[in-house]
Amino acid sequence: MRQDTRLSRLLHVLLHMAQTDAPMTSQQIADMLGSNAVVVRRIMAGLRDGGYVEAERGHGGGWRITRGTEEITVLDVYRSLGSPDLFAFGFSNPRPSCLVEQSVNETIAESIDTATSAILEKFSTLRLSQIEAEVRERMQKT
Amino acid sequence: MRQDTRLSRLLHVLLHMAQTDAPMTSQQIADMLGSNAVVVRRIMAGLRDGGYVEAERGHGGGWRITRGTEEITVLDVYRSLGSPDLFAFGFSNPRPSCLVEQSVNETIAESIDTATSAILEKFSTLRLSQIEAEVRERMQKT
DNA sequence: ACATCATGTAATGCCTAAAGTTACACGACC
DNA sequence: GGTCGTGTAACTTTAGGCATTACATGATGT
Repeated sequence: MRQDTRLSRLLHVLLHMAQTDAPMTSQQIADMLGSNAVVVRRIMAGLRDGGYVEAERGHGGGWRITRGTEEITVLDVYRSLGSPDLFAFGFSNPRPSCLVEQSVNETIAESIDTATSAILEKFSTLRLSQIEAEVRERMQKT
Repeated sequence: MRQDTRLSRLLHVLLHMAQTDAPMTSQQIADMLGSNAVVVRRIMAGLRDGGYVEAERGHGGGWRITRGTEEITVLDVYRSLGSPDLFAFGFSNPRPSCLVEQSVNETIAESIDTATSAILEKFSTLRLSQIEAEVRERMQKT
């Protein structure tokens, strides 16, 4: 399977929205991402429901970020996507009768749980403002 | 995408093979996994090439483990699958011109790299014998 | 009013990789 | 030589992200 790129796309979009007061249309965002306006609306829906962005219709409408970049963590964005699976691997049978398979499952589950906790912990400390700061550094190097 | 269950399946199979001297046929393994003999041969190919198992043809043939369970780590098994992607998420554009996207990519990549190192490190310390020991504990509880 | 612009959403098809299936070649043992 | 097993290639199925089309809804401008 291909990889899920929604998280990085949302972060990308949010940071651009934070750089301007004017609302951005789904089409503008789609052009930015090399994607499609409908896809944009789909992945933005969770952010809207979470109150991180607002969408206005009609002339001059579009998407606007409603919080400061220091108020939004990567975890917030991840959750607004519905907390999709982080890992590409797992076990097939969730409740096996075979004892061996049970142990294997537990071993795998432990590794996944530990890694998941670590990543989500990291996501919870990562704020959009930090990525913003890194962008500024990157601009100075140019 | 659905999840990749090959790693847990291989571990399951290897532990069963370690419990008997008689070779196991692909069909027997497939029945055990609720899968297909051809699929079994496919996922076992890497283990065979890595020298962890041997396959014999004809009457009385089948698969046999060629190493002790304390000599095989989960990392060995993972590698014999060709080290498939561990994570279900990533970024779409590997070399974006947009500075914001570059920073987002780096942020995501850092998280993935850190977590990957941690998991592979964990895999390298996990030996089949340890899972075996846990199976024995599980049997006593029954 | 009404045309235009924008979001909201359903429905459909595309793409990719694991998994399942079919078919057949090769080799070993009875 | 028949049977049992692995080794592979080729095709189908499946699931989810992604792209596209179509249409409804609402807000703005003339």
